[in-house]
Amino acid sequence: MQDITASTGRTVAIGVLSKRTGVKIETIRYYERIGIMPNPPRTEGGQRIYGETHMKRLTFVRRSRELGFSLDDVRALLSLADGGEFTCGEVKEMTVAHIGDIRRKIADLRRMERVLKEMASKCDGGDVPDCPILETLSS
Amino acid sequence: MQDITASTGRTVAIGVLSKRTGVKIETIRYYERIGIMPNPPRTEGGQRIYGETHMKRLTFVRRSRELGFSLDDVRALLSLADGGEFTCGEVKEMTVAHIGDIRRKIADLRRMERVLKEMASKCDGGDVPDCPILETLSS
DNA sequence: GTGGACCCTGTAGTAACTACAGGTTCAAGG
DNA sequence: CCTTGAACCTGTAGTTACTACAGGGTCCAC
Repeated sequence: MQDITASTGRTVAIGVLSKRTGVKIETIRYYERIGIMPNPPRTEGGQRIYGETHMKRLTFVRRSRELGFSLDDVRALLSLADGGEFTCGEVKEMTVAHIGDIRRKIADLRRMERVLKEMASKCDGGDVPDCPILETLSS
Repeated sequence: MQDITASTGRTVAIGVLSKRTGVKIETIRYYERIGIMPNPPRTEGGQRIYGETHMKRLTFVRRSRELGFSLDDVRALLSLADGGEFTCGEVKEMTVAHIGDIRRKIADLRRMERVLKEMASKCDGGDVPDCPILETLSS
């Protein structure tokens, strides 16, 4: 109950939405431009007004992005969630494919790390003009 | 003679350089534009001519990129190597910093993988309209 | 001398934001 | 009611490291 404004505020401006979700203002507007967030209603003066549904959707987007889904993936996940007609299987398929991507990335990075570590270990870091790291990179 | 130039020739056209180094033609021209590769001499007709030094430099760039160095890093490494005045310590410092970056990336990806795996395991992938993955993403 | 492989420049597109510039609106204090 | 300053607006351009054309020109083997 400490966040009365957070749980009961009916409508908020973009700055508040930004702070609550941890998504920057520019990014929110960007999401709107590319169709990931809907066009919100506006005040008479033209400023955006957000409600609970916007909060939920933006949180979904942020969580998905944090887990490494691309915006195209997020779009797909959202339309599955929106549709009501989605099958759990499709969602799982995307997730499993994404896990595969991530594992490939990890494998790539570990390969890099291994080579770099080896290179660095050959180099004592002295003031000499003959560097085993540069030599390795040249070969 | 053309085939000989392909394997041991003194000067080559961009296509040959590309094939020997595994760097695409467009990328080579891009490297030139941003100053990572020098402006090569040209034929009368204006086509680029490359020699051994270009080959070496481009190989260096490719190896560095494969190890995940940014182009800015590559630029720095090249200028250290070019200078002759470099110290081994500077090179090692960059390498160690880069290893740190890579480890952070691996840690991030592993965190993602763990959460995704957990999400996926809660989902039997059936045809039901109630997906634990989407639920997790919303929270 | 010609055909086709190769090369040229310049521009625009990609992902996912981020950073302004230059202007408008809102709400609170006086 | 009026002012002020924070917050908001649109639109554009920059970031990384390429990649993909379009619409031409060059090279050289036959």
